[in-house]
Formats: sequence, structure tokens, C-alpha cells
Amino acid sequence: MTGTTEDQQAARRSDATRAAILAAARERFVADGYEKATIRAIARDAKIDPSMVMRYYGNKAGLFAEAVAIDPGLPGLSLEPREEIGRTLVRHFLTLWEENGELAVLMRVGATDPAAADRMQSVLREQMIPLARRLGHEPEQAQARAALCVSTVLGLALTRYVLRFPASVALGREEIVDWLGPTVQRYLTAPEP
Amino acid sequence: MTGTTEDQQAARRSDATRAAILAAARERFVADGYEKATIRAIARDAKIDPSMVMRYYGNKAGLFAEAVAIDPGLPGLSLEPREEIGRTLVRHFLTLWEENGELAVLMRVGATDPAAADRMQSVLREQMIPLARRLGHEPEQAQARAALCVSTVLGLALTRYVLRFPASVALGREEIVDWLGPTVQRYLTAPEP
DNA sequence: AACGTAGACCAACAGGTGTTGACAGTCCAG
DNA sequence: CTGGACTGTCAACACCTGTTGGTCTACGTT
Repeated sequence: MTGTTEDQQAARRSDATRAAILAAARERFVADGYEKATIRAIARDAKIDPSMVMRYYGNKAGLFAEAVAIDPGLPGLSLEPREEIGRTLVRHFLTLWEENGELAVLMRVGATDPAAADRMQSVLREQMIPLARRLGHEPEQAQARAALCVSTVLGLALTRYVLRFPASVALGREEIVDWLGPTVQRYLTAPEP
Repeated sequence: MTGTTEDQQAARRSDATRAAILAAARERFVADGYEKATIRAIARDAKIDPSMVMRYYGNKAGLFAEAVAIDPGLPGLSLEPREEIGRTLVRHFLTLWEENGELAVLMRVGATDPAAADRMQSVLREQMIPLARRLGHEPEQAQARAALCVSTVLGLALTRYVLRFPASVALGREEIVDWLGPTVQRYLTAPEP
């Protein structure tokens, strides 16, 4: 009985600091990437001491893990009119990437760090492949088709949000849906070529 | 008149060392990526002193630039039967990526370093967009279509050669051509959706 | 009011980085 | 044979990194 602070998580005095660190970490990681975003810089932004970061998040990797914890969340996503699932998926990913700048960092880091790469893969493993299976494909086929879909959207994300090729950035949102929608649709529903 | 060594480049005694450095650098960059591939490690592999690297290549960035200098080389690439250009392009990129492991490193670095990103973009700017123009598209359209094609092949390269998603690695070469060929074909030749 | 504890700070460590300069061996032209 | 230029080596510099232990402060409970 510690009075107001039960053993279930109560409002600790340090919560504000924790949040400040996490916010600063997100910004720094997004702006500078993993390597160049130093703990010292993050601490400076959060106006605390670097050692606090270690105290609350263990180490740099732990901080990064919590900073980029994003829910891919193509949750229920009912199979829709089925002729529109391609366009629906593309729209979904587009908003996801535009709302979460951390995804670009996750991808930047994934290019170097296997752990981050695995986190990206989990989207394929736990979301896209099951989705392909729900569309009636056999395991092997589902795996191939899901890989093609992920490759499609990640390719766009790469050129548009990570490498920032002007030609890719210039594309309009609906323009992308119009071009990529049918592609994903074909990967998911067309018979094997 | 320096005798055998004219002012045009002659066989210097240090050429062997230069080559050894470059070879070791390629291996290390491919294996470890840019940051983790230290000059000391490269020098150790080449069995020379780290200072030689600086002497011959100026700095680490210069060494990297020469180590990953690859010719994208979709050179003449006649417009073919035109119904086959999609598949032809996909095949071309596939062999290019399988023969040059350095491309994966270039992409890893491009995710972080703007200079490397720009080098990748140059392929789009100087090769794909002109190709789209040769197919009869107006500048703006050519830019969009070329961006989609590059996004397609880079997406595959990302999941297959950089992130190494098992589902993407498992795809067979001709399987990829069969799926991605029509996609690229459509991006290049289909009317606007 | 006194105390124990958690929050925050400071200074330092140990390790690794790219890079530089001074020195020794080697080859070839004069 | 004697310069001087070219290769190569050694040791050190200056810097920055993540991380740690000790110390002060202030709160909340007893």
C-alpha cells in the first residue's frame, strides 16, 4: 500500500521525462537516421541528461525499438468488393506512410540492421500472407503473391519517402492508386501467368 | 620524357596495391555496409597500412565512390518488339543485380546518404526517363511512368537483395519476369488509367 | 519532522573512428 | 654512383560514441 501509487502502473513523476525523451528520439531518428542520431543530441532536445535515456530505455537499441513501434494495422480489412482490394490496399499503405514519418526511418535502418529488417518482414509474414490465404490461395502461392505486393508498395515508399526521387514525389495520391491498384489487384487475384 | 612512363597513365608500381585496396573495399562494403566497414579493416584485408587508403583515395567517401562505380548499362536497348519491353527490362535488371553485389550496398547507403541516393536517381534521370520518352510519351508522362518502373524494380531489389525477405528470395527468376514484366509493360505502354 | 527512495545531474571511462605527419626502404633517371 | 621521386610503415592526434558510477535534490510516506 503505497497510497496513491498502486503496484499497477500509476502516474509516476517521471512519465513526463519519458515522454519527452521518446518524442525527441522520434524527431531525431526521423531527421538523422539511426547512426547519426546520437543519444547526446536526443537528450539535449529533451533537455535532460544522456544518462536518463539509459536509465529508462536500457540502451540505444531499446530506445529505437520503442520510438518506431508502429502498428501496421491493416486489421480486419474485410475482403471488400474483391475487385477493389488492390486499390484499397494501396490507399491504406499510402495514408500509413504519410502519417508515420517513423516508417521511413525504420526502412532506412532496416537496410542496415537485421532486427529492423525483421520488423518490416513481420508485416509481410503476419498480415499480407494471411490476407493472400484468405483470398483462397495455397500457402506457396500466397507467399509469392504477398511478396510481390509488399515489394510493390515498399518500392514506391522507397523512391518516394526514403530516396525522395523528384519523379516519384511528384506523383499525385490518386495517380498512384490508379497505377498501383491494378498491379496489386493482379498479384492477388489473377491466375498464375 | 620520362622514358617508359609517358604522361598518359603508365603501369605504376602501385597499381597492384590500388587494386588490392579496391577489391578489399568492395568485399567489406558488401559484407558490412558503409559505416561498419572501417578503413582499418579494409587495409588489414589488403595487407597494407590504413594510411595508404587515404593516400590513394583521399578519404573514405572517395574510396566508396570508386568501389561502387557500376555501369547501369541499359545502353542501346533497342525498343524491341515493344510488346516485350517490359519483360526485357525486368530480365536486364535481374541479371544486373545478381552480378553486382555492390548494388545492394549502394542501396543500403542510399537509404542514409544523399550522395548515394543521387547516384541511384541518376539511373532514373538519365536512362529510364529518356527511354520512356523514346516510347513516345510527353515529358511529364514519361517522368511518371519511368518513376513507376524504377519503383517496381527497386521494390523487388529491396525485398530480395537488401532486406532478404524469404518470401521474396524464394521467387524464381522466370517467375519474377512473368509477374513483373506485364507490370512494367503496362507502366510504359498502357494509356493513362 | 525525519527519513528513504526515486529522479535528475555531472564527470569520467573505454573503445573505436577517420585522418595526418614524420620517417624508412626502393626504384629509376641523370 | 647520386639525386629525387615513389611506396610503404609507424605512431599519434583529435574527436565522438555509448555507457556507467557517484552525488545532489526533492518528494511522499511514516
